[in-house]
Amino acid sequence: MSCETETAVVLRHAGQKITPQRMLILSTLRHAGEHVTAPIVLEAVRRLYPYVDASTVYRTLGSAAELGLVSETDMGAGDTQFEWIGRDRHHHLICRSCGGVSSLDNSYLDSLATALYDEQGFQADLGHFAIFGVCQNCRV
Amino acid sequence: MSCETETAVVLRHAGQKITPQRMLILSTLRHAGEHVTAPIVLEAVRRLYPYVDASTVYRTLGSAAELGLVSETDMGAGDTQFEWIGRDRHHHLICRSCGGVSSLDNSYLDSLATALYDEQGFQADLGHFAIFGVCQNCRV
DNA sequence: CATGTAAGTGCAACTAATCGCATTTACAAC
DNA sequence: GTTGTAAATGCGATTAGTTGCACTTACATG
Ligand SMILES: [Zn+2]
Ligand SMILES: [Zn+2]
Ligand SMILES: [Zn+2]
Ligand SMILES: [Zn+2]
Repeated sequence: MSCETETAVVLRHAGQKITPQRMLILSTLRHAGEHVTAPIVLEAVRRLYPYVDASTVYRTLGSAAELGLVSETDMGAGDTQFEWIGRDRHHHLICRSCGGVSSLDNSYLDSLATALYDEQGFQADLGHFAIFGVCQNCRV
Repeated sequence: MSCETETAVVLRHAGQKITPQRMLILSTLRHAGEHVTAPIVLEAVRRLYPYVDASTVYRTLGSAAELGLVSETDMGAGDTQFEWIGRDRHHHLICRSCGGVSSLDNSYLDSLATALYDEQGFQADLGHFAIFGVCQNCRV
């Protein structure tokens, strides 16, 4: 199954319509590297299909984030960063001193998810956190 | 020590200047309830001191967030929410189904902070997370 | 208290993001 | 295939947030 078909299955299963704009926006994000901004997605999409509106991009990315296909994270720069997620979750450690960004496996948050479920009855969706702090090199 | 004096001490200790704008902005946030937006802070500040610029509010809130005095969080509404934090940390559980927001004690994140420090050498600043998911009532 | 200077502010221009509404379109049902 | 309808899109207007730069001000130093 191609990745477009796979995405379409997820969308249809969530009761969303399969539109050319939506497929193009999500495909663009899927094949981009990590962490792109909405304006960059818009620009790429418009190269193939010029009359897509910015609001469509924001709405599509927002609803895909609710489905867990995509993450939507403030990484400390001015803009919100979007990233294709699919099934593999990860997070980031961001150093306030040197600005370095490293990835963190989702397993670090497993025990938190378990505690929230057991003690609060809350089924958490620990999508894609940006954890700020000071990295090993920058500590004195 | 009044809360203004206390804030001033923190600012000075961080090498920041004590300006009337900064004190007014932070005092406004401190005495607001939970979670206010930047435009609301701006409006309140301007009632007392009309010529404060929006960019000053954003810059002040942003730098106070880096000092840990203030949190800056996307709670799922359109706008970023700011909140006075000081020393007591907390987080929020937000239900994607009913929209309910509840508070979460910082102790839930203690073990994560410890693991990040011990295993990655990363001194995390687990300020004020918005954790999305489905609350107990909304689960089937 | 006068002076130097680095940080902070306001302004203006700009980009990012949201929202209401009229029109279009995917797709389910017949 | 035709039709009905709810969802999605585009557009325009508006709000939210950022940035560069000239000017101002807090405050350290003598
Ligand atoms: Zn990522
Ligand atoms: Zn670092
Ligand atoms: Zn809070
Ligand atoms: Zn709920």
